[in-house]
Amino acid sequence: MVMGRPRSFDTDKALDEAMEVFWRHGYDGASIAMLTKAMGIKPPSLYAAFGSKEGLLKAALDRYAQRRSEHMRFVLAGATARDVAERFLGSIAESHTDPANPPGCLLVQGGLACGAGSENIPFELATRRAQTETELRERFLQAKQIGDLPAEADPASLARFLSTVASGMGVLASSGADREALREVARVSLQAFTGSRSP
Amino acid sequence: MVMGRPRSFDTDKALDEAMEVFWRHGYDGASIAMLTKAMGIKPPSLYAAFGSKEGLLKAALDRYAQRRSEHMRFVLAGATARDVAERFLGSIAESHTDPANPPGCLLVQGGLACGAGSENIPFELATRRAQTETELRERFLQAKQIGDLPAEADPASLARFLSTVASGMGVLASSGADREALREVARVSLQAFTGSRSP
DNA sequence: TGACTTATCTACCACTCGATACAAAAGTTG
DNA sequence: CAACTTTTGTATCGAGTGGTAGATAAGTCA
Repeated sequence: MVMGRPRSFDTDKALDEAMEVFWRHGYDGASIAMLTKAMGIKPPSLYAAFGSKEGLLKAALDRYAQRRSEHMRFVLAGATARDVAERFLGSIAESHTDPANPPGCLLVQGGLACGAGSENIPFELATRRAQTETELRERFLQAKQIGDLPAEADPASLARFLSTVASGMGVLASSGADREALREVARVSLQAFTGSRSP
Repeated sequence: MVMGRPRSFDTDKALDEAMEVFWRHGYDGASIAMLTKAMGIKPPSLYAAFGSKEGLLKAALDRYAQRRSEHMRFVLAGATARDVAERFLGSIAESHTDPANPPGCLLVQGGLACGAGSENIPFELATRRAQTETELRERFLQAKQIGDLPAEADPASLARFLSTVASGMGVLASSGADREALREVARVSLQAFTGSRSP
């Protein structure tokens, strides 16, 4: 079999650049011109590799999920439900204010509302946000069965609460809030788990 | 003085339609064609009345703030800090799932990230979101002085927490969550105030 | 080397974007 | 009525949109 001319750019490297553009400008706000410039390639190369603008976003989202899955492995390894919650919100506070990335969360910044022809983008992002909530819910369900969470606790509610706070922290970070501000939000949020007031 | 030809459309009515378009599609996703069609006017009328697309958004945001100010008056009139928090999150759960409007919050949906030429839109929305947080903070400061909140409580943190949860609820609602889901998030969030676990 | 396959580049497609020039229309004021 | 002022609709502006056709370059395999 013949191989043909090899690709002259690093797909993952290009995806990282595209991810940053989507992150900073949203799906609608990211033009092909911006993306190709950041990726260091021309439009035909982009379309040959990713099919369409939407295909490029999905590839970038896959890469984003891959990154975050490492964090989530650490989060879900917390000893108790309270530990898991603390690790989760802590990692969100860190990652959403990581100077190596645009502020906030790609799954929120990417586009909650889009224009004509991009109607399925918000759904795509929502589906991926829901993934994290599911992981937390299953972890809390397990904690409840073990007895780590009281019988009256609702794993689904707790997971949705944490996921919602994480989205809110994404919005907060996108407007320039610093890491300490997000940490404070995390601290207050954790009182829903501890049942004690802040010191 | 001469009056000239009178405007043939109702400005507030047109603003309500424009608000809905911005709400549903975001600033970048809302085209002039979509806006003028929804408003029932032609581009020259839009530009004569509002100056620019950004001017139209600001006018719509003013009208949005006007609507919400009534809710906030009720919220801030709560007897205790806990009452205020409960009223706040409750009103958010209602308004963000009001079938009369697009789901979520205009100040979040409107645009967290925008394209070239719209860089100041996210800042504009963030400024208006911060307004609500300030109102809550001042109300909690007052509660602390009265002794309604303990001396160790941090009004700024509590206000930021509630504001963040509200933004998160906006994201949640935008992805199709129903009113009951938002109410549950509110219920869990309130435990940060009560210091008791959920039943 | 030369056939074959794939990637890349230049140039461009039809279309939509936000915004406007211009003239006709509709009202007030003398 | 006529003079004046502002709004309205048509028609369009230049720039930018996502996406692609066709030629050329760069590699592998015989």
